[in-house]
Amino acid sequence: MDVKYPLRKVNFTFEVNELRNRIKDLRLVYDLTQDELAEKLEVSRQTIISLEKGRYNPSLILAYKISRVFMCRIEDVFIFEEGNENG
Amino acid sequence: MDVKYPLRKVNFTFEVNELRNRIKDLRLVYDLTQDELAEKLEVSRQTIISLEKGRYNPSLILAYKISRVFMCRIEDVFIFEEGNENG
DNA sequence: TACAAATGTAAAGTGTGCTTGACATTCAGA
DNA sequence: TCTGAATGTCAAGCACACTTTACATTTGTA
Repeated sequence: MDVKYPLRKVNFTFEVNELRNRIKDLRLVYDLTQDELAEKLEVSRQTIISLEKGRYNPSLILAYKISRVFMCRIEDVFIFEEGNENG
Repeated sequence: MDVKYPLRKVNFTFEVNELRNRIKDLRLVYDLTQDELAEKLEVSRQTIISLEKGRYNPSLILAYKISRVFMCRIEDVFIFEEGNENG
């Protein structure tokens, strides 16, 4: 990336209050079982269950791999419920 | 999401061999110090240093917050070097 | 009914993302 | 020079993403 001029500073901070996802829906669209999806992603079936239940904030690489299996972007799979300090 | 018909199964698995990012460049474009960026993201300065040096695979929420500070998408900040089993 | 496949829960263990604190190095400006 | 801001290293510790195993529940179907 070629940096010419600094832009003015952004004066926001961002909070992500909740992370939801469409993994279960997408998995059904693609006709995959939890086991099959786990195998494609090279994670355990427990990980799929926990993700589908929204139990945790996955690593970026795992999120990316999920989005690739479903042939879309990360933001199409994961929904970030957001608030910021200024509103 | 309204699931009507399952699509045919994808028969790929995905490997992410390397994760690079443009955080340092973007930080300079926005004229932020590591300290300032850390404060916006509510992480430590060490975390920024380690991220810029590519030392780890951040959580999805942190990756998302970074992309929002820089007003772009996750895939604009992070570069996934990819290979898959089928070639 | 009975069986198998798919989904789910529980619980203990491991690896790593991220923190904290202390200190070193670089570099621009007075 | 000297000083302070910015960047960097190192190391110990904690929280949680992810694994593994074992077993329970649901659901479709012969």
